[in-house]
Amino acid sequence: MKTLIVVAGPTASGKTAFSIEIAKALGTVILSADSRQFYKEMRIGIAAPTMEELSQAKHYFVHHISIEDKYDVADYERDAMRLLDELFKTHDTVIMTGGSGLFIDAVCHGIDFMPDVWPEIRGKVQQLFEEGGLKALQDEVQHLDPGYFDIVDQQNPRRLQRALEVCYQTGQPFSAFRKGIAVERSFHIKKYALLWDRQALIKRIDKRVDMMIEQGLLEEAKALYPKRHLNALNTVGYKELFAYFEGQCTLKEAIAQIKTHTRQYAKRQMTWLRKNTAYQWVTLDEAQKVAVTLQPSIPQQQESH
RNA sequence: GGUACCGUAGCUCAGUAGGUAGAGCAGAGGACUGAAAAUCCUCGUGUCACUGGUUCGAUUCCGGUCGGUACCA
Repeated sequence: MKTLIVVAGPTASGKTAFSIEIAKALGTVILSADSRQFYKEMRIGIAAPTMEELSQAKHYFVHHISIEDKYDVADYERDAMRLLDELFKTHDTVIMTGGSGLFIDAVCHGIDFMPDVWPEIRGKVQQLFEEGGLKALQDEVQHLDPGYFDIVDQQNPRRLQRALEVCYQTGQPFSAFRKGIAVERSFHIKKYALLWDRQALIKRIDKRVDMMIEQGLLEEAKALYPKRHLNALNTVGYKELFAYFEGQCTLKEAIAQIKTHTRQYAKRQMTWLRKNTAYQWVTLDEAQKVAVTLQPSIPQQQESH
């Protein structure tokens, strides 16, 4: 049976380098599951694999779309599953690595089908929020999908907006589409998460941010500044520099903010990974040892979902 | 040297017409099925600089000390 090896972990934990190492050892390829490395216009600020790293192992889903494109988890799941079907014809093992937990989960156990939402409908929901605030969204969801209203995070406009978009688009309650049933994949999945001591990870993050600045993050961000309203650019490392360009803070403050926000992002990633008990947490040293023993026929680990 | 203002949570500050205090940020924990590096939730006892005095009671009023800032010399 085929195996997908997932290498997850917080930002700056060394996923890229480690993945390349095992990809080389197993003679296989890497699927990126990083919602920002998808974009071809972004490099330095998202710590995308370098040219040299890309040349050491074949990577998929790195710089494959534009920040102008609409691309969501469902698109990613579809593309990744299609690709895995192909890859498993010639490979026993494939590696998936990245920090976007939702995207990894979509590939590992699927995501419910829901119809696409037209831009006009999204605009209409956005308008409702802008004019009526959170209250308007809450009232509308309570009215159109009371069952979902009971379980959503009612303070989170994003969740409410999403539900309304689907309601308006389909004329059915959002919850009618939320089956929440994990699909069985036809391949084994082995999940690893890179474990770091908090202080050590913070040091790595700070160092990496300083390096990004040295490598020209300012120039990259400056070039992207005109497109700052695109969602892809609502990203740590860019939004703080945009604020600096607009005179809202000094460069020094912007850099400090990038470090802080990156730490907070790492924390959120760990929260996400921790609740999924299928992950085996390993330090980089332990990961090296595990890599040596990896065989394509490792039995599947129990999923917690 | 003189005058004025300030000294309150890790940081920036608010406040108490005298009954021991609260926001933002940071930090910690968490949520999250199509914006996910996004979005959202929960968590605040700190010699209220120090020291005398007035008072039943002072972080709050008065004096002094120390530290900081500004202006005048």
